[in-house]
Amino acid sequence: MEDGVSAKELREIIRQLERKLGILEKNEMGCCGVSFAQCHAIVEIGRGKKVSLNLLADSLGLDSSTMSRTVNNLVNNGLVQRELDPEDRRYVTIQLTESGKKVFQHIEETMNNYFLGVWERIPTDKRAQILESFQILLTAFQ
Amino acid sequence: MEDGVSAKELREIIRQLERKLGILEKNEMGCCGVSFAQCHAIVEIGRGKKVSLNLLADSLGLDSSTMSRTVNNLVNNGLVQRELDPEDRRYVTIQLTESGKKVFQHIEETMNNYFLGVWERIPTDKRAQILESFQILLTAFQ
DNA sequence: ATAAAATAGTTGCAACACACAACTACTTCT
DNA sequence: AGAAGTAGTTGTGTGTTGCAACTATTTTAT
Repeated sequence: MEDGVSAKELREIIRQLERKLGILEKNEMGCCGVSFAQCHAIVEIGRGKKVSLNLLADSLGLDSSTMSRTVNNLVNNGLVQRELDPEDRRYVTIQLTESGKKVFQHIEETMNNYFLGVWERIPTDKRAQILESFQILLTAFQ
Repeated sequence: MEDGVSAKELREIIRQLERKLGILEKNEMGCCGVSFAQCHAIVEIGRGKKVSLNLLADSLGLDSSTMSRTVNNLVNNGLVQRELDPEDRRYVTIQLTESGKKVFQHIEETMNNYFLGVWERIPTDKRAQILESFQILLTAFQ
């Protein structure tokens, strides 16, 4: 049962990573003045430029009602714009306002900086291996 | 700026992993009949056998007030026992009841099984590398 | 063409998760 | 003995979430 032991090791190490990431996100949050869920939504909207509500909900794994409210808060904060799609008026198109874009860029920058720091703390000869390992693991999660 | 590109790659891949893990946890939850926070607490209590509230709160990165309430719910569900420490009566010792232990074992089993499955889907010659990579990354997060 | 089914989104509801601040009850330090 | 410190609980407010019921619109089937 050697495999069982190693699998537990894998579980444990992922658990530790999860915790670190949790702390990271918690710290991240304070900075941009938006809540956790809002922060995620902004990143997702910013990347897609223009998205519908359900697409957004799917990509974040949330119920569309939850998404609707989160977007609503973002609209109230002036970070996001919601418009009816003239093609099919059931849809709304969601996109960042100017101040939304600023927040988005700020998040992106901070995150990229943070990861650059992490990257630089990884020994040079191990870097490629780490990226490869994550790829493999991702597919193993299927 | 090659490093910047790779660091972004790292960020992206971790993001993807986070999402997978999130989905995993969500599925996990339903099974044991306890909430997300409760599930985490049970695992932590089960591992430590006997812990104080603040220790528990620290290990999960939560405020002690939050922890107090979560434990309270677990006590109400009959999964956890709370006793005054006779040595120092400021402390409470928290431990699993018999049914709590059952839930704990069930969670452990399910998780270990899941990770065994993941482990087996990793090519044999890549396994050691993956564990090593995670270790390195963990320290790089510092 | 029109009624029925499907789809996108919103709102009412109820529960959970969480932190800060103020509190009680103990213990330790001086 | 009194002051300071520590463990835990409770009050309060915010944010997150999903389900179910609803409206508005478009597509499909008769």
